[in-house]
Amino acid sequence: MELPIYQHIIEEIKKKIKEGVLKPGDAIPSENSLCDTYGVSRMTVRKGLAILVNEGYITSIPGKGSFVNEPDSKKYILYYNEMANLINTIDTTKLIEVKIILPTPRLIDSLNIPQSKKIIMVKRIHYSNGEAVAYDEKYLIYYKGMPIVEKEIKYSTFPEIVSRYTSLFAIKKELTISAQMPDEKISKYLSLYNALPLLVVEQRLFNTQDKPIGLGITYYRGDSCKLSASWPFTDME
Amino acid sequence: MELPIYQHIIEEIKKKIKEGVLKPGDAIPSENSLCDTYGVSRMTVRKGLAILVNEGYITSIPGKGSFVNEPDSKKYILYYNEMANLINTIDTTKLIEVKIILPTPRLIDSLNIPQSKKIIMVKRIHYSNGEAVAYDEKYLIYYKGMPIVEKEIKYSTFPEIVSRYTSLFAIKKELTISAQMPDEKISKYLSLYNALPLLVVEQRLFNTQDKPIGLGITYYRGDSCKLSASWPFTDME
DNA sequence: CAGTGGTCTAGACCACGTG
DNA sequence: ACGTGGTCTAGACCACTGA
Repeated sequence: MELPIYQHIIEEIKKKIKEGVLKPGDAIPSENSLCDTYGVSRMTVRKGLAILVNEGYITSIPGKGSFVNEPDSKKYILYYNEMANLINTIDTTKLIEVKIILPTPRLIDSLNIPQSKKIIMVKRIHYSNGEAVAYDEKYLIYYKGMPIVEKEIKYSTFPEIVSRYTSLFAIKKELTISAQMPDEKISKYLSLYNALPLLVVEQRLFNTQDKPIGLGITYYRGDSCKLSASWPFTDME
Repeated sequence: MELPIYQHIIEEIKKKIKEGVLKPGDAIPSENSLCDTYGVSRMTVRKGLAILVNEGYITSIPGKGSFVNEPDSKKYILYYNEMANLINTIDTTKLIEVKIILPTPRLIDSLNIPQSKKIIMVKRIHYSNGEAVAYDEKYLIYYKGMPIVEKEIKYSTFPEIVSRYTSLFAIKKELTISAQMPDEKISKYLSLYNALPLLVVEQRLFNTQDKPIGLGITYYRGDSCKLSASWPFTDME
């Protein structure tokens, strides 16, 4: 064992939790008693506990102690990349339209903007092995000096487009995933002739003040898109 | 400012990253120089940097320094609860079938088990406001002594069922999300008479040794289920 | 009051990467 | 050889909790 001491401590506690020796709600030994049992200084113990807190295993309460958490069985990490999913990777993209428009009522509502604000609209069709597999529409609030370079827009994901002029760390993102039937327009774009459902991913971007800055909707052929999510996201050895 | 010093340091660095003063790939000042600029001890600086590392803002490389990360624009946190989503909450559940079966070829493949292994199969229909909105099938590898209590199965999510006999911290989970058309059986269960797509969520559970222990497939009416995901997951002030 | 976790210090030694 | 981050110590003071 040449692991750092704190790793050692972490693993022993994790093991007890996973085996059920320590159950949700149980107190784990106090920092000082852990110092004694491992013969280390308090900062070392605390380093280990901090990581367990961070990974969601325990919670520390000042004045009381540290306790095993109720695991949050509802959280998963989702990998979403507009251009690649479990079934397909998009190899070609056709720009149908890039235009500066005034917002439709839906956009005014959805982006929470005045009617006079200009919007960049982008419509694209994505292909995989020569077949149209997705159609997307993006709406981005226009600001003066915003560079709009067709070549850059064409092959970029929504966050990539936005990152041309803002740090991605300053952006919040929300996805909504649903299943829908295609309307006529989308059926045409994707050459769908029989009943084929769509996997629809709606992507909203916000700035640090929670003001909407963009909306993107991507319509995937149901038979050519699967999304995947997993847990846990830490210790994925 | 009565914030801890390390929080102060964190926020100043975060601010610089969000404003673009520090860009991905840039080095942040060394720990010792941060000690000087803030007039604090090294452990305090390190505490702050550790959090920035943890939140994905920076990466520290021994012998070199700490650097601003390329933000991973593909990760989202997905909240998935079989019983509740953006549109509906399931209020009633009907158990159609609970049975111990031998695995079908698909299950043998999917759960990676011998043909002789017994499987618990559960089929349920979920209702919201009196309407059937989802149908699900669950397959769980049976072990001796596993309690099967109908009442407990009826209203439980898949992870909850499993948590009766294993710590949830010892389980890995994977979701696959897709859009499909219902087959006849599901159309009947959900009383679907016109073309309505399904949002299908496949859930796989694994133990700590990455051996599959369960498979669940939930079929939601497309018009009554939306999933949501977001980023970032930390600092959601 | 004693015990808990939260913050912080001023040192130390190590392994690593670069000149 | 020097600077970097990684680990660790042996103290300290604080605010909080519970008996």
